[in-house]
Amino acid sequence: MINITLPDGSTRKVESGTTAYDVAMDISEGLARNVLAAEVNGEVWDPQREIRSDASLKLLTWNDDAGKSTLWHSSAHLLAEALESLYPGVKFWVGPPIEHGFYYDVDFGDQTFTDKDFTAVEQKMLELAKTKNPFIRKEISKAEAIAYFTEKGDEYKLDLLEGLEDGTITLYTQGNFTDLCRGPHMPHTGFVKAAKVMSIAGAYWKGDESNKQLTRVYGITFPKKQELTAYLELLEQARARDHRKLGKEMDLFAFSEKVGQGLPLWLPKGAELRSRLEDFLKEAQRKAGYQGVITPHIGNKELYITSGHYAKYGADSFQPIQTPAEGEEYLLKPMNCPHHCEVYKARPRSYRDLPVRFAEFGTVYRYEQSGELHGLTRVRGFTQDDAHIFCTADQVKEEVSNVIDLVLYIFDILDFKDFVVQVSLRDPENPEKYIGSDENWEKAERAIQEVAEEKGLNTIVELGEAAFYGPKLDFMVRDAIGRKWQLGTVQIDYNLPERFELEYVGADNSKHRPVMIHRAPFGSMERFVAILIEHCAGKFPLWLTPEQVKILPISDRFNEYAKGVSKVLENHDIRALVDDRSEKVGKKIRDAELEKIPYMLIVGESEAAEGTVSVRRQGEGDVGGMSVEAFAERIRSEIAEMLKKKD
RNA sequence: GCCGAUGUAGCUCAGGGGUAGAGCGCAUCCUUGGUAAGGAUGAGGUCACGGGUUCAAUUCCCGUCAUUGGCUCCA
Repeated sequence: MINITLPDGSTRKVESGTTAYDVAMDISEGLARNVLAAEVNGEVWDPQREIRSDASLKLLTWNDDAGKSTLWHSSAHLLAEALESLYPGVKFWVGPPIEHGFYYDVDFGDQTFTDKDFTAVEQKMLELAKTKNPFIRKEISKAEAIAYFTEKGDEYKLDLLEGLEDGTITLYTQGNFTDLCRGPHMPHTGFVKAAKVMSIAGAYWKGDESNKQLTRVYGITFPKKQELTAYLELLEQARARDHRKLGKEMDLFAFSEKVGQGLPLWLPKGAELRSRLEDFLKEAQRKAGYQGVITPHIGNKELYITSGHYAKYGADSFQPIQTPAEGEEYLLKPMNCPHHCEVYKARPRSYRDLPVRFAEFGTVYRYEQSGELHGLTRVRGFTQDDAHIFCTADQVKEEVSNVIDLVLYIFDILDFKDFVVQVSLRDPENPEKYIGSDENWEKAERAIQEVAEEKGLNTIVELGEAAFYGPKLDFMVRDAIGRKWQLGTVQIDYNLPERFELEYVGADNSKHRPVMIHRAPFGSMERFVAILIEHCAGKFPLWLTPEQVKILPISDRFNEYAKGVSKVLENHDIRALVDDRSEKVGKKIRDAELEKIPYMLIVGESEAAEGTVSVRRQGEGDVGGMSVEAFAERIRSEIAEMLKKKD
């Protein structure tokens, strides 16, 4: 007999060889029907696998993340089975569960697979699901596995086998499909009640650009039909928030083929919004002791040879601009740091001057791969809310800490709650990708991790994500459809100060090297605005939105009064427009609502007589009448409240 | 950059080997109205661009450009 401990702390004595499914059956048949997997001593197992020693046991269903993953992992096998039956001879690489669903990397050989074939695959999957074929686990020796896949002619699985140790190899079979897999899997295919092939994409074998591309088939499945419907609706709603769609609808920005790929044009409303954000940050930075600087958009090629950027990125950048002078070359600036190093060098610095913080909304140009361009989130010309802090080694931690506070302050004001702080360190396997001494790298990596810890940030550590000159601390935020983007960033750099031979005179009257901190709380104006649009679905906070108020006269007779109201509001720095079209007020309201304008003021006979306005809040409806002055005060205090927060 | 998809009016989209259509928007006129769509009339398109096939191409084929889902990349 063995002891099974359940999550509630209760213990059951059962025969050795009992399965998680048996335990579930013992509790209730209904539960057993829903068990997809089981956590046995912290490891996720097939519910059918026999337990042979004392164990803690947690039964996993669709409501557990691990349960979902199990269903999706098993669904990947189901997809493979469907594909193999519809496209005999296809070969499979790997098919893991992902955040929403799963994929399988497939080599279709000479056969073609397009989005028109999705439905047939979905039907086949459901047909196979209905058979309720069990997933059968089999432990086999490496030699047997090699023999099996050699006979099948599946070089991809053979490649996988090379990396596996004898004694740890398992096969899973459901119906006619057998896969090399460590599992776990759900009991049988019947758990899948709804299946959807979402998309296909090319994916390099083993993620290496020099390898051939396989076809990655993305899918998702659910244990209930209506969950698929709900999921698709959710996706639809997410797409409605897409900044590319809203940016066009709301006249915020545009692109032009003639201007060029990835070069955004800010339209008047977008420019208004952006400059308000810039003013907001400028004010916060002024309080935090930053000084503004302005540097040119180009720099001599030598500048980037000194910085090391030319060697690292020169070939993949916008190519140098020639001048009439023989051999003279300039680069569009791809970053502001080298210019700021030269700002630092413009005069000798004393330790008494440090830290110095040079801030600039610096527009930079990077020749991003064409396939990478994406709305405003990844572009070729963008403006960083950049600053470089030059300080002594002793000041690094405090400066980094202050930068983090600044980022958190901005996120707080804009109500960004769902973010992850990524600590980006070197890839220990590829030291040649980085410049600078190990000693400096270690110092910088330690400092960044210590500050993150002291701040109690919710961090994840990523190896290999560091900049080539130093480690980073990145604030990652998701867009409407769940893709992660880096916004704010703080980077510690011991290398550029070396390369530019930056110095300050210490208290000891000898020369020392400062440390440089790169930082951008928004990251770039383009990406930040994109995420902001998706975050608020286009309903910008009152203080930011390009048009705060729309005045809607009941009829043409009140247009003059409406204009008067608009003048008064203008004097209070409130952005108001009059809708003087010959439309009914219902129509004007509808249009203003759809334009997401926070306040509508309806004015007619009684308002004109009393000098009042009827106030309507976007999304909420009528809030009653008040004097124009009282309304202006309401706006003023609402904005003050928003900007107060942690100030 | 790579694999796939897409490109028709300002926007969202339908159509299809015989040179185009809807809704919204826009313009003009009528209507002057009280909290989410009043009515009429009208203007708008080298069907992304270049080449090929054909008596005839917006439609079929090829190429380019752009957008897009991924992969790779991201100072």
